[in-house]
Amino acid sequence: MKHICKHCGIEKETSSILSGHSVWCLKNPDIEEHKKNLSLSLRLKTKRIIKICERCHTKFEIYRKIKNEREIITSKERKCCSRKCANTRKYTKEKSKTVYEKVSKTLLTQNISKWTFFFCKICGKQKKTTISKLKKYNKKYCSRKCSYFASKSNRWKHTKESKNKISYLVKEQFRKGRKISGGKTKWLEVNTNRGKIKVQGSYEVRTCHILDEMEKRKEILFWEYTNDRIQYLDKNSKQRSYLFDFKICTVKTIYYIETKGYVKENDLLKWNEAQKQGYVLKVWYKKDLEKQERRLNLSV
DNA sequence: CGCGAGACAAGCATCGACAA
DNA sequence: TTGTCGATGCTTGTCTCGCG
Repeated sequence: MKHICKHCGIEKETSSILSGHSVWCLKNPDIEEHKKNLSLSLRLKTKRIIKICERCHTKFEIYRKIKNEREIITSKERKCCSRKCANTRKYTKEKSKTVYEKVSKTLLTQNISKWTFFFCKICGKQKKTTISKLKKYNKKYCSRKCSYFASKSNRWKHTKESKNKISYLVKEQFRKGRKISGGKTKWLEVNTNRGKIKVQGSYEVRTCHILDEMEKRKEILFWEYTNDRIQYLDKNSKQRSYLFDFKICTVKTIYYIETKGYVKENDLLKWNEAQKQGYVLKVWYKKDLEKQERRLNLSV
């Protein structure tokens, strides 16, 4: 006996296979109704469970199957509320490394065309990269250094705005107490009453010795290589910082000493501004240093 | 001039997100 | 697990500043 489907006409081996087919036959006019009834009956055999997402800790629901009045918990049951959470990986450095190594190894052994090579246009060195990165960056150079050499002729320059920005920031740093470094004059280390300090040039070293001796003789209370500073306008009316050299405290007063080999136009502007602001400033030239050294019997 | 430090440009590694 | 893309931040190296 032949077992032929009444909806599509296809022949099946047995009557049970035919009955199974005809229920799900795409040409069966009752298939949608059947699907509806089936899902309803399946829902009756599941239990609504509220779970907490492993990643974001928010609540989400699943339907767990019931068999013989027991809940079936499979290893594939959802742990996360969404695909987004499920794909959020928080790898440690070690884990990232092992994943990366594994992927690289697989790709290389499978010879997948993701990887490619290009030659640096400057040093000619061959470098491995991915096709996507080659497309994305239009890679021509193997390193930042080679890229720089390539762009040397067309090198980037600071704009007027960026220059002003740097100028403003550097001035602010000096105004707020940034220390001086570098300079034409050599930095020298000198032993003083309060330990080793660094000063600029031999004039300042000599001033340290003089002030130490004055302190020993109690002519002054103490002195320091100061970080005190004032703001002044230079010859172009630009605001600048002026940093004093030495600060001296006596019983009666506080004053500053500036050592100078020669005077420049801006120096006069600084000193005038210091006096205007009420600071007592003494300038020691070479002859003043020699005079103090003779007076205090200091050998140079 | 020499220094320290921020601005800036561009390459690159890494990671999240997504899909299969 | 494998593959890809885009965003982001780090790195590298130079430019530029103001100070004495």
